[in-house]
Amino acid sequence: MRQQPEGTPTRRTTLADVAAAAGVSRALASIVMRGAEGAGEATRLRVLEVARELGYRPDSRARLLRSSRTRLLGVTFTLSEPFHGEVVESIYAAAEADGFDVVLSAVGARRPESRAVESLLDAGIEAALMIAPSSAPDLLAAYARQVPVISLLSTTSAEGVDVVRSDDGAGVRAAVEHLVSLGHRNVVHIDGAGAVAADERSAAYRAAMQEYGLSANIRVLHGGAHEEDGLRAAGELVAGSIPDAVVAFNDRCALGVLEAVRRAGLNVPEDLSVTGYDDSQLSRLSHVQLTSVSQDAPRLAAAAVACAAARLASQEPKDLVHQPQLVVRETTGPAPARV
Amino acid sequence: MRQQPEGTPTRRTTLADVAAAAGVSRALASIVMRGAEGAGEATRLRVLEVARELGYRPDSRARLLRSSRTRLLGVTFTLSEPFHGEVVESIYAAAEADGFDVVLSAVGARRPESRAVESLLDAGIEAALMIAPSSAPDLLAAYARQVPVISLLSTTSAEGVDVVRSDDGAGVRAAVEHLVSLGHRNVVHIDGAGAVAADERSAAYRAAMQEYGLSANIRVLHGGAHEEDGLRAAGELVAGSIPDAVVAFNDRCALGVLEAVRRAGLNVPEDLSVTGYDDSQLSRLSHVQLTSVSQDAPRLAAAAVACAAARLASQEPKDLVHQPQLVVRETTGPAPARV
DNA sequence: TTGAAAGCGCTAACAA
DNA sequence: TTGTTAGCGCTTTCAA
Repeated sequence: MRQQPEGTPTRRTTLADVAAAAGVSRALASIVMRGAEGAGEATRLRVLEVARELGYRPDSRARLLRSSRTRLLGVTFTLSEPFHGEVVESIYAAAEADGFDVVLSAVGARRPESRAVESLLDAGIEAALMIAPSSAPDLLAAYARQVPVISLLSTTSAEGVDVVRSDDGAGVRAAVEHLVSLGHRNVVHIDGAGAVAADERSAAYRAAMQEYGLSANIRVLHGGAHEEDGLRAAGELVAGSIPDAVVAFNDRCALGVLEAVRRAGLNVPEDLSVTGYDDSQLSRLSHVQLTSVSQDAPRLAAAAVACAAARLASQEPKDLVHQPQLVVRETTGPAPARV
Repeated sequence: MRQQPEGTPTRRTTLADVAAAAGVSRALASIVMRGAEGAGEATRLRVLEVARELGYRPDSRARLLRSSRTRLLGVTFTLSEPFHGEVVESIYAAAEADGFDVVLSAVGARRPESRAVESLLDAGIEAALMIAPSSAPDLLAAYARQVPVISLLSTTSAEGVDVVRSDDGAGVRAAVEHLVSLGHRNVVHIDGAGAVAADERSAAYRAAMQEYGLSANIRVLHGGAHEEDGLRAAGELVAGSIPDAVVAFNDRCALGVLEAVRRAGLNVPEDLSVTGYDDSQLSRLSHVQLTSVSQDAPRLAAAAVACAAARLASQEPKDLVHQPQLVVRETTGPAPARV
């Protein structure tokens, strides 16, 4: 038997073992282990010492099963989205600070969001943080009837679902404003084409252009959330008359745009400025240096965790909408002097 | 109370509810729910119907706690590594096919691998699949004493740990062979600089060069696993005498190399060929089209799950080492006619 | 401050 | 084929 090298059936040490070895009852040992009050200092130290010696680790299944306060936060995210990963990392940090544990459930090509959420519910989570949820509103509402549900990055909400997000309108406006202040007039938007938050960003683009008296120059191209989409859309764009600047739906899309521009023999930002959205790791790569709107993943994550905590304490959550910030890097510059 | 809209304390329906409603014992209901044998056809249908009506979902904590056969596979992976995500997706698919459930635990900047594994152990997994593990051998061995541990992508093993991987030596050799057959002689390797599998790949590069009588041209540069590393290393490279080709440690590193080459005003593959490693989504992007060595994530994942299954059945695992395959795209071409 | 007893929701022997 | 009986390891009253 490879699991029991010595042939001895080494059971995992349980709380009962610790209690016995320390000469106390299981209940008391339990109190000590979870740091609850009701144990004398001497006992507490002794139990802790014994637990350490025996290499005791509480069994999370049993603990979760018994207590209604599991302090467990469920998170759904998409494996193929790097930015989701950044948010998840931040959620770990924020949750730990608030004394929560985190359990992950991935959404992928072969794993629909419904399955991801349900497995979390079965695991005994107290609240669900869903990153860019794609489920139908009535499904989301059904989940929200079981635990508090917080939707991140997406504006699509539902009955009982809290939405923690950055103000996409303000973000896009900041990008347009930045470009206009650099002298650009022909600012094109390559949209998210049905992706989460796409409509809100397009609307903000239109509004901002109008605000700056550039209604006549409004032009929205059908893009998408990935490199390929940006490449395709920008490919068509540069085949015609070159605009001054492109506001891309997100960073990945912007990367595709950059490539298309490059292929057309144009220089960024001399011939054309480009902005992204997310301020993801991608945008920060030294060879990319993409001007991008930061959603500030750490702050968003902290707000989401705080929102969950508030709901669990039957309080009204706050700080649900955050102000994004434009991070200017090297893909935007003064407008070219065109004919 | 937002969770109980009607004020009725709606408990989650349990197996007992289903049993009562169907007029059978809990044990029998359990048999039906998990598809075990020992229930009459009529009862089975009735129980199933009642369960559906009541919206019953088994509580995974209770189920896990009770049964020793949890059919639960734990997976550790790094959030910031896109290729890990690809492997995880494939593990989901493979595990499902083999009747396993999967629980994820991420490694991140603020979450060491040790914590990731321990939380899995506490969750009651039957085996751990660790993607590119970085723990010390004695730690890995300690984990392996508790459950079968399978290490993916990495060759670093430990007592009792199975390693499922592709033959990196063969992969690098295939890349070098491909380049040599295209007429390249000055083939430089930008290594992984201490990353998982880096040493094996460098060694294979040296061996392959030697094999082709190119010992004199062996040149290994200090690189790394990310874009920045490739960019830096290749930046230094192109500042000197330009080689014929570069074998990069992995795809992300290769991307950095491509950028450096581009900046130097050189064309790929006309002036210089570049190969990556992983055949990740990145390499397949239409604007990248990177020639890369495929680790075949789906096959690797299937092998890892099969390995876990074998260990759990006290059988010897097989198919631990896979033959990688070179995927030729557009970053490699005939050697330039140089002076 | 401590301990006894009950039970979270489920599965697995066993007996009927 | 069905039901009974015992727990899995832990937390949580309640009494001592």
